[in-house]
Amino acid sequence: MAVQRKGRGARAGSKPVSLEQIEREAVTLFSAKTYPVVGMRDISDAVGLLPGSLYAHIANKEDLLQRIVERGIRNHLEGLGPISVSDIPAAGRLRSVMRAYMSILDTTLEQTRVSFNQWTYLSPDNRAQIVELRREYEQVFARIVSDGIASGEFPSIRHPRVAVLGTIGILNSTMRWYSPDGELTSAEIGDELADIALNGLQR
Amino acid sequence: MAVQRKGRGARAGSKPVSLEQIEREAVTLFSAKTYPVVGMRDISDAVGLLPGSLYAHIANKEDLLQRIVERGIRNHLEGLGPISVSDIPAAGRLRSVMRAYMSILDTTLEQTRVSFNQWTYLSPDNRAQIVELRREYEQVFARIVSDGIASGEFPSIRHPRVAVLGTIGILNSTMRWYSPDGELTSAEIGDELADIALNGLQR
DNA sequence: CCTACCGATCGGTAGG
DNA sequence: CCTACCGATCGGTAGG
Repeated sequence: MAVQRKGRGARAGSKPVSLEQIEREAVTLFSAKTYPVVGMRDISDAVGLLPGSLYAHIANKEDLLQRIVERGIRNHLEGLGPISVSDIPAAGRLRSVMRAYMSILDTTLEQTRVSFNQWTYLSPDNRAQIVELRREYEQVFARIVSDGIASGEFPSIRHPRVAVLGTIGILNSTMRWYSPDGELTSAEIGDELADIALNGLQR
Repeated sequence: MAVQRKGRGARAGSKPVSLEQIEREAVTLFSAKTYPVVGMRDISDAVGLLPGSLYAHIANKEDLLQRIVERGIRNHLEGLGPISVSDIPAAGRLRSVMRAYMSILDTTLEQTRVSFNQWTYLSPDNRAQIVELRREYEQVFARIVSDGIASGEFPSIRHPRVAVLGTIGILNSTMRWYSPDGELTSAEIGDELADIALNGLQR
């Protein structure tokens, strides 16, 4: 008896759990409830293990967050980085980067939410690595903006850093309300936001 | 002996603590560390009480968050609402609202951070009240955008809701990096962001 | 507003 | 990967 007790543990016959599975469930839970509110027992339940068994796969809870955040930022960095250094005019690069952002968001919504919002829960050592990645990420946009200023494409910018952070900010704000099965596609949203950023509401 | 023990409690001679003081310290702590990570002992330490004594002033931890979030949103609502229904053209109203937002942010930075980001920790009943306030807040921007579309001032908007959420998003993103004693004033940032939103980077 | 305390839950571990 | 368990900390309360 007590063969199954509430779905906890008791994984008779099922294949061994992989680290990737644990990370996937953790992403979902962190995204929905935030890192400090998610217990190791929530994760082990979702994966079908007993709490202590998680430690056969990971070092500790924070290690799990670190992996998730790092991969999440790298996804965006690898998607946007190449575009930002391409040969076309800055305005075109910005539009392309904004579209690409929305496309990546579409396929990695939960991980993006965790990666961009919850790195603050990391302890100093781990956080330092993430801060460096975030710097690189900001550079993607900073390069386009400064190129556009130099080429005369963006003549109205008085404070480049505000333009950079504003552009990143308007993109990041979408992860609060975007849904892959909402009324608008990520491409439509990306284009609309690019229009606003480049031409403004008054056109 | 044990007259003071680490500053906890032992408030010999000091005036009684007020609810407002508790809320102020809680805002600072929630803003810096997030609601679930802040313990009642952190708050009682900051205020100079013993943990249990807090319950002479508040019903429970969540009640404290609820008060803070509600007041924080109302601050913005009362500041922006009147502007949004004024008589001037939509473009001018948008600029004015964006400036006002930055000005309110300047004086209520920590509370804004808590109010706009941490209402998600409220239980369903409390959260429902906040969601209603957030709806009103979104309406402030939705009205300006739809007026501007109707008047022909904002001819390029294909998806009004994206324009509304994008505008709110670019403003809210500033609370992640704005500092009252940074290089740029809130007025400078507000103007720069209004220029981008209205005219775009390409002007 | 303090004293003294409580049940629940947390992340994590030893030993197999 | 489970069994069995641990110390620490959490929000909150009774009684004054």
